[in-house]
Amino acid sequence: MTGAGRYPEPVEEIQEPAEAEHGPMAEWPTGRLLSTAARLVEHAWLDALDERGLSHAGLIALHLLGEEPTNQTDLAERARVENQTMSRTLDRLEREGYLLRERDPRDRRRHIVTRTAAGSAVWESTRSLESDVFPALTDPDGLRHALLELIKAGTARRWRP
Amino acid sequence: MTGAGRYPEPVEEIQEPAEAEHGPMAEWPTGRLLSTAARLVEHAWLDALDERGLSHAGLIALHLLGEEPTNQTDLAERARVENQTMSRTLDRLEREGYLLRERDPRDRRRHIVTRTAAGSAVWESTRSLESDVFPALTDPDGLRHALLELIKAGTARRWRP
DNA sequence: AGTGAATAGTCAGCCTGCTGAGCAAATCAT
DNA sequence: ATGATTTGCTCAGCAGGCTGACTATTCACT
Repeated sequence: MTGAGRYPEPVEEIQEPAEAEHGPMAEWPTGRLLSTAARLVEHAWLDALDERGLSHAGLIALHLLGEEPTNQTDLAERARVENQTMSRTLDRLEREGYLLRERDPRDRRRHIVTRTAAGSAVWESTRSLESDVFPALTDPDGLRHALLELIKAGTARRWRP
Repeated sequence: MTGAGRYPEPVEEIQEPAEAEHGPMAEWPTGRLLSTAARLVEHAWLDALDERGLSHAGLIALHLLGEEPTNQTDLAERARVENQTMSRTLDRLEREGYLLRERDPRDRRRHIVTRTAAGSAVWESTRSLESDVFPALTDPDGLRHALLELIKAGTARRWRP
């Protein structure tokens, strides 16, 4: 019975119990599971987004930008990425016409980032995607809570005040 | 060009209003939280690993390799990455002296990958790190269960048999 | 003032994901 | 047996993380 198939069955719905059903991954350290799950979920996002000329990173930036123009370092901090990374993400969004960058006249080191109408439109158009993209879980709120705990711990480690 | 900046509505509405403790992230979609948490946890791993000349990806490969030599495609499948990605990860591990690749005489398309003594040693030396690196949570098993559900769903989507 | 430190962004370069292409070996079909 | 397909792996090139190094401003302090 154990022989051939490494994984249980073609999966149409997801509510199986039993860790044994999950194959050898059930013994992976949690950090491994976390990275792997994140990557797989991102694939689903990318599939849904790339016809819109957006990436997951770009979507996060548009989300954080919201209605209120801000500068890049602020966006980077809120996204928990380095500002070099945010800078390049914004390059691409700008190239796609989803935002504008202009120097802040009050502090000429800063770039003020503003969503264009196209940027707001594409962001709105993704609002409904979450439910298509993210699998149904038995305890979604428990997951969210655990992730927030992890982010809090990781942020404290990395951006120690 | 602003074309009457009409912005539909405030963005903040996802069923749960609680979680005020965690700041604005409490309203992020779960996929965003997942990627962010994964990245932050990986930083912690990297800090612990790079003095050993290992990366997180390399560690996963050594883990999956175990005592039993296999070929690259098998490793890639078990890690849920493309084989091009695994190929490069193995390049680096080979360069560091943690594994060997030799052609399989029975099927000369394949490369048989074997952990060296150094590879086994470094892998053993990381076994104790998990607890240092991964933050304590209120419900670690709940998290693991949710991640396994996600991986199962994502795998079914992507590597549908 | 003027010097020196801190801040905002960029550039370069590395790693790890991905896709698309391409080669060589093995397997399948005719 | 030959040709076509599949399989295993690599190369090239992009995105998105990171670090380190550099410029240009601004701030802070004597």
